[in-house]
Amino acid sequence: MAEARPYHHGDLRRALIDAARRILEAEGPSALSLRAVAREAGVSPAAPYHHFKDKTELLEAVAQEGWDMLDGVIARAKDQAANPDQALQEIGVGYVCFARDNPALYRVMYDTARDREALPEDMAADKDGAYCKVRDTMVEAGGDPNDELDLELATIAAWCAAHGLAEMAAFKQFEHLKDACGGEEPFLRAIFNHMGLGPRHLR
Amino acid sequence: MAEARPYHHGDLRRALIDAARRILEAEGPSALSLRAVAREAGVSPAAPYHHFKDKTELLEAVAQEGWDMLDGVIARAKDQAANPDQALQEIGVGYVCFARDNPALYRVMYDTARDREALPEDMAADKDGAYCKVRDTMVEAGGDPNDELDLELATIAAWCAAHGLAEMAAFKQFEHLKDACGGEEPFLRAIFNHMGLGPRHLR
DNA sequence: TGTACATCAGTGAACGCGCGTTCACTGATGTAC
DNA sequence: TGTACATCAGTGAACGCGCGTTCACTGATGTAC
Repeated sequence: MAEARPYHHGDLRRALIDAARRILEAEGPSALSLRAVAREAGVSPAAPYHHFKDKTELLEAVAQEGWDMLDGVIARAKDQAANPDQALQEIGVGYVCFARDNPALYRVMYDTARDREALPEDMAADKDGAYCKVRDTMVEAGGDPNDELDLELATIAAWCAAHGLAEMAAFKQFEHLKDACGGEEPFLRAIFNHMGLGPRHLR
Repeated sequence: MAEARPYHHGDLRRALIDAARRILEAEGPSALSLRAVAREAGVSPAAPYHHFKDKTELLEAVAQEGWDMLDGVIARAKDQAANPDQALQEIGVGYVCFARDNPALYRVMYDTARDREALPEDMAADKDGAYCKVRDTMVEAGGDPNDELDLELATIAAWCAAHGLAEMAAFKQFEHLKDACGGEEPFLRAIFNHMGLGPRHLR
């Protein structure tokens, strides 16, 4: 499990992030204290301070890992889609499923982002990042590559749509609708269709 | 300020909820402890227990007040719109502006909902509530009143869209886009247009 | 190869803090006669 | 109208708790000679 760094103990930094994720998914964000992470990793409460300046820095590392995972999910969704319109919907479904499968991590990702009032490291600048993948897909689906403003707006609209759905999908209220649609994924697709994301999309 | 109940002291229940809202908007959700609320209201830490079973019950009362305010915002937005398509967009803009103006309250509303895994008291059942207002507007805008499933999905899609945008609009990253659109409201309208909510909407 | 030393990851005890909640109480209000 | 009593909203001290962080320390690793 540990990587290359056999310093003193194994790779405690890695172990701490893993421990944080375990706590997060088992007990939720409110249980994520520095002390709990140290306990879960089997070290003293002071040990984490050799790897992270403070609690915030640990949380940010955890969140960053979440964003990296989400990048991967979106890249795979895009690659597997048959055409650009479908890709937009597949990305959306992948996004929501990521949030469903990692609800506490997803929450920490946006919580730390909100504390900084900015999404991680200028998403638009990371050419391989999820944001750019969505924007590229918008162009492929017929968006005007020269109308940069419109392109940004369309990308943000899609992102907001997926985020809103990701947060809502957790509510029990919608269970009967999921059943009526024939499962969760068909439900998600139906909602995305209503938002103009899917086969025969474009504005 | 106090209402009819001149019991022992004034209307402490009311005063506690007001105090909670003041703390919320001044210092954010993380500062909202029972003790802080009592302090802000000028009573001892034990006093709130005569009006709320525990901290959760106070939070739920605060959240409920938020939902009531949001109901009002949406009702007004709908009433003032010239036609149903425009109403959908006005409701969306009103929703996002409510979240922008009451960010911490908005957060508490969804946090307490998430803890129960359900939005407040079956929104769909409250005929005067915001959810039904949106669904009615969907019908007025040309939705098929007999296709109940589709109607629910369209309403949820709109709700998710607004929620997603409400959460995103807080990020600094989008400031330059707001400027490019000529202000925050035009920016919101542009996004809603991309989501199919606005003049010439319908599915 | 062996010894002296610097480095630094991890320890464990302690700090001060604010929290939610409980408890026996006090004292003003409202009610019965 | 006056007195005795029940009610109950508010007090203030105390409980036990887990938190983030600091501190002087220890002891294994890696490096210089």
